[in-house]
Amino acid sequence: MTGAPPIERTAGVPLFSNNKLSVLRKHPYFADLEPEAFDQLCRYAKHITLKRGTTIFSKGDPGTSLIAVISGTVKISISSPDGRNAILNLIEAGEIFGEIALLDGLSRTADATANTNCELFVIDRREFIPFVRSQPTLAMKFIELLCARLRWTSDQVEQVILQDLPGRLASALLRLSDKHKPQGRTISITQQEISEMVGMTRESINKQLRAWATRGWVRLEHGAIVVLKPESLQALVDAGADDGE
Amino acid sequence: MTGAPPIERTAGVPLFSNNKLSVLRKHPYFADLEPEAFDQLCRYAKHITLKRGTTIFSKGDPGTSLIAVISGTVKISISSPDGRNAILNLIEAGEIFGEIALLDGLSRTADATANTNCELFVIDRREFIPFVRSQPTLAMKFIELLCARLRWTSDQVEQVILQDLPGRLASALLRLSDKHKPQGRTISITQQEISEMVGMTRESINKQLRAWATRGWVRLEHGAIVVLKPESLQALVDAGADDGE
DNA sequence: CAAAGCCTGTGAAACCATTCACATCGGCCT
DNA sequence: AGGCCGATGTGAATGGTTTCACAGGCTTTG
Repeated sequence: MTGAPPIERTAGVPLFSNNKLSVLRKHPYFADLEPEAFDQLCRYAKHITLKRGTTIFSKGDPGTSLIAVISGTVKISISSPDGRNAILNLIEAGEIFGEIALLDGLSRTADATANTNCELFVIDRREFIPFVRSQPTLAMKFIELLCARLRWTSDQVEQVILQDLPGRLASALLRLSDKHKPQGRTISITQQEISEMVGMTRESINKQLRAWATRGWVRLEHGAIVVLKPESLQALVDAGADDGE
Repeated sequence: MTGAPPIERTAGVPLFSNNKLSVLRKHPYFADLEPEAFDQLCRYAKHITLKRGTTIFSKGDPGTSLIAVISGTVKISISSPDGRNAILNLIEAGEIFGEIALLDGLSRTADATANTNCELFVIDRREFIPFVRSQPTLAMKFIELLCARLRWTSDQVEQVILQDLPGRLASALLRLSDKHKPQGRTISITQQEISEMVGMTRESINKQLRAWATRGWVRLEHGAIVVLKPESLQALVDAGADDGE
């Protein structure tokens, strides 16, 4: 079932157009869309490639497009005037983003930047909205997508407000390892990035991870974290504020 | 334009069914729905009344219904095993809630309780989903609703991660006074409730509010807060971490 | 109208995460 | 290989929040 070729993180693999589409086609959001509807959707799309670090859009911009990731990773983040910044989500190959501003026509709610070199499909609002109206199935798909996003975001609020550092970090690791399940339990992410996802400093994160590493709950690699005992982390989250001692 | 009769907080006013419907009818989500579609929607609804404090549903419950508030206020919250709890939203007359579990068929993402005595309309999923599919306009309305919720929730994440106590409190006050705009700048809420919305202790909130009160930015009443200088609060939020001194 | 109960107000001590200041390690580029 | 830069690892001091312990105040209820 997991026969899809692995997409490399630095995504330099040249693919033919059909293969590109297949990345999207396999994703749940589009999988059970009628073939002709999917083709029509693709006809609207522009294909672009970006270097790591490029800004895709910024918070406050008028949002006029939906973007699908063909390869690479896109970082959705926000930043405060005093320099702190927070990662809200990491979008990977096969996923889409920018749907909020696309659907309600208002401004972007966050910044999007290429976290690695990326290939993207961009679909314009003007062509897309009438299309959604004519395709009830697609509208329902977007409703599901929005619901999933809301669950993700609500979860984030819940963790940030209710849990202390260990709890937040544990649940972030669990959510990430869940998302990367096919790749095993190795999460490719820097401690800096995790700290920005969880809203705490890199140093604090490092100390907690190290404490867990000596207990054998995780293994730390360069630019990656391997979750060895998800049950222990889960227990910590369920138990509420407590560092699992 | 604001000719709607004010709904009392403790909502004991008996209303005829037509008036009840008009509360919903006037709300943006239903305002430009065709009359017959709206009537059909109402035919599915069950009318119930609840005493303050009653649980409407709990996190994890199977979610099989959409709920509209006719009068009163409903609290959407979550709680951690160690007793802390967080208020995600307060739903007021004319608004609806419970739409996530309704639309995706999964479990409730939070608890809902009657924050005051309430009158509610409950619409069951079994009857509702086919109805949405047949009404593209309604589907688009729900997409807008979900987008609005996402913006609200993302905003919350942003505030909680990026801002310190004064910043968070200021932006919470601004968001609330925005929502209550027609009632002037008086926000009917206890300090306990606000503290649970921003995720800090009541004591800390009280001290900050008091500091602002002596500066003339807000006025504190029993069970309410009046925002006197929204510009000052806004400036504080924009400036980033700083207590506005 | 008096008691009970929630809401507000406030200070002192304890605690946890941040800040700051380095040291080390690994990769990547030339 | 050498050098550079980003990622990791750690300790001490600082500071903001929580915790805890009360005291009034306003409202509701019997």
